[in-house]
Amino acid sequence: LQYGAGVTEDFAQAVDEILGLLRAQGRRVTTQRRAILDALLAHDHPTVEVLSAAAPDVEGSTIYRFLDDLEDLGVIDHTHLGHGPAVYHLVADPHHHLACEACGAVIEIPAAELAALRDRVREHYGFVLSPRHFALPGRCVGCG
Amino acid sequence: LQYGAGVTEDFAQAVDEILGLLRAQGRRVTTQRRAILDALLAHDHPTVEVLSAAAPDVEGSTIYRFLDDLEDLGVIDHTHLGHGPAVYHLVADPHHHLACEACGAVIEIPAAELAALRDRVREHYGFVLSPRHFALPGRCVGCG
DNA sequence: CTTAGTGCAAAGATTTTGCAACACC
DNA sequence: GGTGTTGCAAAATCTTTGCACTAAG
Repeated sequence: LQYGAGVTEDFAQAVDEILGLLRAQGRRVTTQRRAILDALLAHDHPTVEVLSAAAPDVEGSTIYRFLDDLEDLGVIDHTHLGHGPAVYHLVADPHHHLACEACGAVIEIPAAELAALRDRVREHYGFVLSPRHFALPGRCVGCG
Repeated sequence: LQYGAGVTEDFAQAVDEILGLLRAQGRRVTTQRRAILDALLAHDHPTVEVLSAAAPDVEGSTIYRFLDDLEDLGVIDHTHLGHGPAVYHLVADPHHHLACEACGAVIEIPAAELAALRDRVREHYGFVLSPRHFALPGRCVGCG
């Protein structure tokens, strides 16, 4: 699976690919799930609130449940940027998040930036980092 | 301020030091605050729940409020280890946390381990990391 | 005796769950 | 039509807040 390669990628293809995954598992494709997927692919780091606004006819718990399903399928991940709600994004094109504690800005950095730390922590502590689950907090250039 | 230098440090001195800070600001020293401080210094990465159990006569919101005060004073920090409640610790002897997503184990690593990443992120993205606020999630050696 | 701090109760924010009704396959 | 899914309402979890009362200085 490779999504998000281009900036204005054709979402329809990615949606179909994910829907195909669902069908392959005997899961069902519903109006709500299409709407959630559309919203998910149309936004950058959507929260459930954003998805809910983008798919107003879908009840909140349905969104949470489907997002959980997508995580189980390995299609998406969620990340905690700060004290607020989690944000969701596609698993492909792995990256980390710098989250400004002052203005809320989110800066994406390539996964490679944490490679050295990951190797070191694995060697020294036997600990396998999966650091995408939490953002790295701090202050962006504008907030000093 | 330097606390936690030794493993079985005499807490009373640290408590008195912090109480002195409070008094110096015209703040008040109460039975509840003493109990919270004692609990805070006696535990490793206490949550509010742990502090509450250790200081059963202190109401929960009082604990939250006092912890906020201590953060404002720069005496403590809180860190989110995962999906659960925040944990609190003294600011001195800075360290980061590896939090096992499987078993909940918390491994402390020296702040120096993130120095290279911190420098790189500052240079390349103008972003000043304060990564103590969130733990680095992953899998500990036992949980593979 | 003045004002900071406390307890209580209630609300806020985010997420989860139970269950009857619904709709995809 | 059977079973996976949804909506609704309620609850769970963690934290914050309003307010009258208490107690530290």
